[in-house]
Amino acid sequence: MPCEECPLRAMPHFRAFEPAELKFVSSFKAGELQAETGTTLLSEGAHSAHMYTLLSGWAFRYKALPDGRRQILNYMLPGDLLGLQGSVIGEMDHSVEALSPVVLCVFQRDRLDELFRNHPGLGFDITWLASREERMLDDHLLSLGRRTAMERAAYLIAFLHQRAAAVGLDGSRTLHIPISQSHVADTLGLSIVHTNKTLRKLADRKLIRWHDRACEVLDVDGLMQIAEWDGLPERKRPLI
Amino acid sequence: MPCEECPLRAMPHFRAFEPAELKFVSSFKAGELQAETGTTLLSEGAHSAHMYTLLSGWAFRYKALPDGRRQILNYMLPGDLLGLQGSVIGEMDHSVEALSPVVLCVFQRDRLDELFRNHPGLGFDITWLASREERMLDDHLLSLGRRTAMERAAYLIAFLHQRAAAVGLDGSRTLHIPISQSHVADTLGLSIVHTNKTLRKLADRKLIRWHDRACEVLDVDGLMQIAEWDGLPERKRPLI
DNA sequence: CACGCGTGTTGAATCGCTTCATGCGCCGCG
DNA sequence: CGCGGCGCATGAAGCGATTCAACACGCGTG
Repeated sequence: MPCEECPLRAMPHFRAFEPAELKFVSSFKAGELQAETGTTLLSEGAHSAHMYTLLSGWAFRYKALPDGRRQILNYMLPGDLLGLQGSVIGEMDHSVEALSPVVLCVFQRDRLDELFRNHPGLGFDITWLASREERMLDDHLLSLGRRTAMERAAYLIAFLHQRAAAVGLDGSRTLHIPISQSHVADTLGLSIVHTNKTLRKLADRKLIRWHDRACEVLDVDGLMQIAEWDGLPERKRPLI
Repeated sequence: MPCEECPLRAMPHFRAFEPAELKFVSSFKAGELQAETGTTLLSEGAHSAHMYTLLSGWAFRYKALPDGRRQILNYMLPGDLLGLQGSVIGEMDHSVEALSPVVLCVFQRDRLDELFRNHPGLGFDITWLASREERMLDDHLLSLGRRTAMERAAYLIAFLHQRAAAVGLDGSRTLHIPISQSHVADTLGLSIVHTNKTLRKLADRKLIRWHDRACEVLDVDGLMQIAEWDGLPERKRPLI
């Protein structure tokens, strides 16, 4: 599918591109790739020749300690760039896994120079996206370091809700986030048992409902209030 | 001081610039700024017209919850960019404070476009630096989420040691990191009391020695071993 | 069809970390 | 000069999170 007809681009959440930029991005695109839930899309230590934009579905990136302890760093939703670190610095220092069936847009890393050279606006956009990621990580750090288990859980779900809503995933009925409780545990830095008990409390308060490998969000405002979180100031963002 | 004579630039840690790039950076520089320990260099919520490169000294950036709980996100050392987020996205979402007397190189944010337009290599460098920051935050998240108090403390000190060594701060004798134990507590997400007891254990094992507002690093390898941390793969990096 | 496996659930014991409290030395300042 | 504040130190009590141990359910598979 050509970029000009990309359904994401039509969404109000993404900023419009100059025709020349759009044309370049379209030529920059080397193909599409589909993957099932659970597929490892990028691996720590790899020198991938590609970077990707997530077209549909959910993914997450994570790191692990030598002894196996795993930490989920962030989640990716449609429009997000995957593997930029690998392209810019040379080697991935985290892995990426699909949380749902995904479709990816494939770019060749060796044409990144060309992008910066001929389309400075797009170069700036990539920096913008990197800064946005940094901002999310800042929020996550604040959460892990200074929030209680309950606040962390509330923050995480409100955060994922907001990001999903921004790309129209909260469609007809309430949003279902495709994660298991062990994903939540590995994101919040908690044990699975305690994560379970904490989510139970949120469910008892009718803020969420838990399904098999899915979290249904019932009351975002309630969650944001518990977490003392205002949400990301989501203005228009670029889409490469 | 003109960039051409910048003592940082002479260090092997930073990559050499093209003459044209260097000339631009020199013109990009709007002045220098000095500040004392404890000065707030940038504030959350501000729309600063500037961004900075740290020329000498130490600083840290942090976020706080409405009720006052504070989380230190990362530390800045000579060569690091401050306030890029504000320049790219428009508003700072964290604050920056000086840990020691600092000297800053001041840049005007409104000339950032020009940088991307006329010097794509520098634009790429800024993205590179943003990716490097992201990578450090990934490591911190792993630490906060999945390491014990002892491992976290060991990681933090080894991390700061490595970064300081990269810019030649481990000079003649052993390195002294200018932080207090409450900085450590706010970085590791621990209480001050428990931070104190943990640092005590590291000191008992002769890995560090604690002074007033300073940590002397005695055995980096021992610290890295405790943290199961391999260090950042520090190749040459750009300096804007 | 029985079995293993992933996912969610729950109780009980234990431990790591927090909170409360107190004390010391040092420094700047009214 | 005495006082308050900051940084470091330490003991004791309490709680929040982990670990251990089971169990239920659905699903794919040998």
